[in-house]
Amino acid sequence: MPAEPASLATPYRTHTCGELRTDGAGASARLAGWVHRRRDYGKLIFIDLRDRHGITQVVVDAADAPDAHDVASRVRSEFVIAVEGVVANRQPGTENPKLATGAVELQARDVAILNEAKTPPFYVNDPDAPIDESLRLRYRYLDIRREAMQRRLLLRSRLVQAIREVHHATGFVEVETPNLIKSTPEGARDFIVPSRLQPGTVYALPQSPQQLKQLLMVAGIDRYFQIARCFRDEDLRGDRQPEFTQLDLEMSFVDEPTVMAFIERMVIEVSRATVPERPIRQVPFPVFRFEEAMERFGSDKPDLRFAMELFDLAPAMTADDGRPESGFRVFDETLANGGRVKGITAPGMGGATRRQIDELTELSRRFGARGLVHLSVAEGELHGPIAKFLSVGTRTGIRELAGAGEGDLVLVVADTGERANDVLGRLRVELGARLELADPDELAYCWVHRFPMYQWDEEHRRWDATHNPFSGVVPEDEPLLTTVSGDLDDRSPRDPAGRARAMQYDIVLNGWELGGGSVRIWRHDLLARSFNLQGYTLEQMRERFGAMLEAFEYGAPPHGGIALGVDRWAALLSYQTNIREVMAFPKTQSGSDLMLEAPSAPDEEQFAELGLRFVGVPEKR
RNA sequence: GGACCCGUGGUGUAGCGGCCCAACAUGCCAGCCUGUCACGCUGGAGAUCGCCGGUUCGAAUCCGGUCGGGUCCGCCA
Repeated sequence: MPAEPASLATPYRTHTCGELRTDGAGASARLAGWVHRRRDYGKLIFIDLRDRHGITQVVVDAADAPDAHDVASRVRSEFVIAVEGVVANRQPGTENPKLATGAVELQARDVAILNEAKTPPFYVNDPDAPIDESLRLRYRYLDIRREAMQRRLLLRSRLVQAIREVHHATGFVEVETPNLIKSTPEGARDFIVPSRLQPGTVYALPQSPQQLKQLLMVAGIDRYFQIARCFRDEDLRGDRQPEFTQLDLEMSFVDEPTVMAFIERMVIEVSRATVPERPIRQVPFPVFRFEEAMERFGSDKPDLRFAMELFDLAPAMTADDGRPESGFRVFDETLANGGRVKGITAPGMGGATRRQIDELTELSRRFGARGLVHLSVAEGELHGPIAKFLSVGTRTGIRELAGAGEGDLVLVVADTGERANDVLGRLRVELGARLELADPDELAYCWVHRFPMYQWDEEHRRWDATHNPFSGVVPEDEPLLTTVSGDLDDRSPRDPAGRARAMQYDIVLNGWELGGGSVRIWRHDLLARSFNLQGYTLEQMRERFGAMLEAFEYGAPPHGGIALGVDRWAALLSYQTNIREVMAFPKTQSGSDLMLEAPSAPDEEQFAELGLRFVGVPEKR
């Protein structure tokens, strides 16, 4: 990363507050910044002067500079002041090793108050003080003055800079795409912007530049990227905001391994440039098929910083003739009905209290399990409420399959395969956190790919794209893009299409989905077939993807790409799990901007001009 | 759409039927102090306990509603 510009001097300052060192001793200097703290000894006043570059101690001595001392005694926290003086080495024994500038101080000759400040509503100068988040959001400009926010926004700036550098160095073209576009079918609700020039019509804000970047591929921009703002009108979470930032990229003439290889190299370079001190757990990144990830980790975004894999207990419960014979009816019936009995081992949790077990059981219920069986290993035997029902063979088998040793706790879920994996996967995350199994510094990237192409939507009797409606199909599965009857409008859950796998890949970091992409359907005929399976009629296809379908008739190159969540990436690189911590001005869970007080009631004139009026709104604020 | 948690001087917390016209820390204001760096010492101001209603002889405290914030499920890539 290049160093900061050599000089940030301005008419108000010769140096920043993080710059002065002993080699400058004896020289005059002028600093400007905010009053971080003031220590008043009557005839002697210390002021810690702060800007985003650091803190420098200013000394104002009434004997040397009576006028400056007079001004300094009126100064308060967060006042903006300028100080002119002499850089001096501190007296031996009074250096402050906590400050980068701690060996020197500025002996003031002149102090000027540039602007006074009200007493702030919370501590700007205490990095550890807990503050209610709504207060921080309301006074975000003060919150951002605080060290932690400065650090995170700086990291984010470095991240975006590194992203741009890698792409520019690799032949990518940065292209901006419009924010006023047409609704695209990506599952989420659109934000709508009414048109004044064409009353009665609306634009949609992009959920992502998906279609536009594919059109850029048709346009011959063979490597495109953009740091793009995206909008989705869905309920918020710690990792979801209504507007967020994606690194969006697309490449032409590529197959799946080629795009993944580029992205992987880019991600590694960007990570190393942004947080060189954090180790990347494994390079090249591990690659899991979707099925495998679900089977082993119960998640399509596994946290690989710790193992604790799921295991299948059926082998310990099956007789030679294939019939289940664990001795515990719930297990046997589940297996007999085609379900799965799977488990996870929590190392060292064998001594868990009743209360802890109850909590885990309650969690499992919330995750959708009917129950949770727990077995602890003590003195070489399995213990637990249902241990007595289990046959000797099953008990031995469980211990082996679970890899459970003395003092471990084995948690078992019997359910459909899908649900058992899901519940255990969530338990794995929960246990990993409770047992602090993950190294917080480590960056564990991995790939998950080969997702099923479609999911059956019983209500609409159609095949929904699991990820992106433009994802391509794995070449050998191409013949599966059809229905039982061969008529694409006569769809059923038994269609071959249900078995088709997509050339879709997600990149995962520490248990979070960082991004997802695919090699696209670039052939016109396949695209039409896929849309058809997704239940779009010809008219709907023309209405919604007219430009794209048409463009694909003019020579679309094979292409693929990805979109990465920049907010999530910046958050994880900053040890945060809440993207609000890396956004300058985020919104609350109910979508409010507490600082600007948005959203707000519309201006009647604006509404009239657009031919709009609220109907059936409960009550205006 | 649903479940749960939180709301008390500027800030962070304590108090959870009467001991509370509310306690502690910090901040704020005033005074003193020439080597501090979370300076120290002395004194002072500052809260109708988010809001509305109910229960009760009595409510910060219990109940209902409402508003705001958060976590999670649904939703969302």
